[in-house]
Amino acid sequence: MDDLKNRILVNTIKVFNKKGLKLTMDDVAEQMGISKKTIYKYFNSKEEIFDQIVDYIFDGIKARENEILNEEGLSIDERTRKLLAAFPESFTAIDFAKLGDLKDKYPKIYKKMTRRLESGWEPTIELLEQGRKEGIYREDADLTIFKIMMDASIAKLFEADTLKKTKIKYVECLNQIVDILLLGITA
Amino acid sequence: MDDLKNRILVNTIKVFNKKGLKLTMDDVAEQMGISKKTIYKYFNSKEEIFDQIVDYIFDGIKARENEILNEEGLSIDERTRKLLAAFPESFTAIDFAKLGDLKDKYPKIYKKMTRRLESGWEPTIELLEQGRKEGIYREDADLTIFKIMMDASIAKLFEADTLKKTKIKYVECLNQIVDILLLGITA
DNA sequence: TGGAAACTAATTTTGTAAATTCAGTTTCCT
DNA sequence: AGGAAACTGAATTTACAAAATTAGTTTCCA
Repeated sequence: MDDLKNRILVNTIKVFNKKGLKLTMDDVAEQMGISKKTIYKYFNSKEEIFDQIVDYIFDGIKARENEILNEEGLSIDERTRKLLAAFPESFTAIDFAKLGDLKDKYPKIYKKMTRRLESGWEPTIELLEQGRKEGIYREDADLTIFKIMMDASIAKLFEADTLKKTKIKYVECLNQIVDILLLGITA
Repeated sequence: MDDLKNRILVNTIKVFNKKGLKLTMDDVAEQMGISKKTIYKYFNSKEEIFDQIVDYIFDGIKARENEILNEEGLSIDERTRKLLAAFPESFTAIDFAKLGDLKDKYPKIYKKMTRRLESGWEPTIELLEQGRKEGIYREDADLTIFKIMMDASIAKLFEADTLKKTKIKYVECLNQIVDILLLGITA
């Protein structure tokens, strides 16, 4: 069964959220109640697992994006709103803040991640630009700035202590952020 | 002349922006063309200099804030806009990103800084709340979220590479950010 | 009074050898 | 086929002493 491969990915994410990058393959094996031997039947190395975790996560986001892009009967604004929320929602499953640690030990994987992080914005930017042409969004609001603000706000939201201070739930915060930003560029 | 004391503060900031926290007192003395002896006539320790730098910067911000608060003939929205921009403008003089390094070596000073960073928001929040009562700003936009977004966006803007990517000048970015955020909570 | 330079005690950095941990493999067993 | 456990070489962490740096003081001199 090849779904064991997926189970390994999912469980590695689980352990990663607890122990961060310093998780060991023994940790993962123990968590799953299988032996390392089995893990190494499906993966050639620890690095390969992390590499595929990145794909696993971003493929999921991509799929969700396409779902939204193909959903019928949505106004541009509704579609943009959903698209903007889709991405951070996917990151509730993995400890986003800890992912930055990849930079030192696995620079290749980190680079892949930032690349996908970047390209993930393309459909949204496209939609925003379409919205501008149709007069929904202001022409004089810079979309790069918009992107910086969205990125920064979400990253801040992921920081351990930020959410605790607000007493608001994560998804609620997310909606507020998207609200403010979209209204902020509305014509 | 007591303005030598101020010159020492200003020049220490200059050296700090170049060399970061690892600046030496010899660096500062050399930069000013005076001897360490003179520096230690005005300050008891290096730590005391950093301590007073924090006060120096934040007193400046406070003064600018009061200026804006006492300025006549401004609408609430204009006043808020100016107030929101005042703070980050003051930080063009010092390398804000490097200030975080204080945390490890001078936790007391770092704490003072975060405290003043926090209390610096009070007049703005007050103004925003007044704006809500007068129906200028939406009641359903959470001001904590607003603050998180402003903080995060500015911090991101200070990051070394962010500005380079945009090709827009710092002050221009700042205005865009304030624009989007304020319009985003406008009723 | 204040600069230049030397001085000291404390701190920080550097080098490195020993100890530990861990990725990946192998053996043995069911 | 796959679990339990032992194994190995490489990498990482720890410990600590030697070396270098630097805060703050002192001396001498203009």
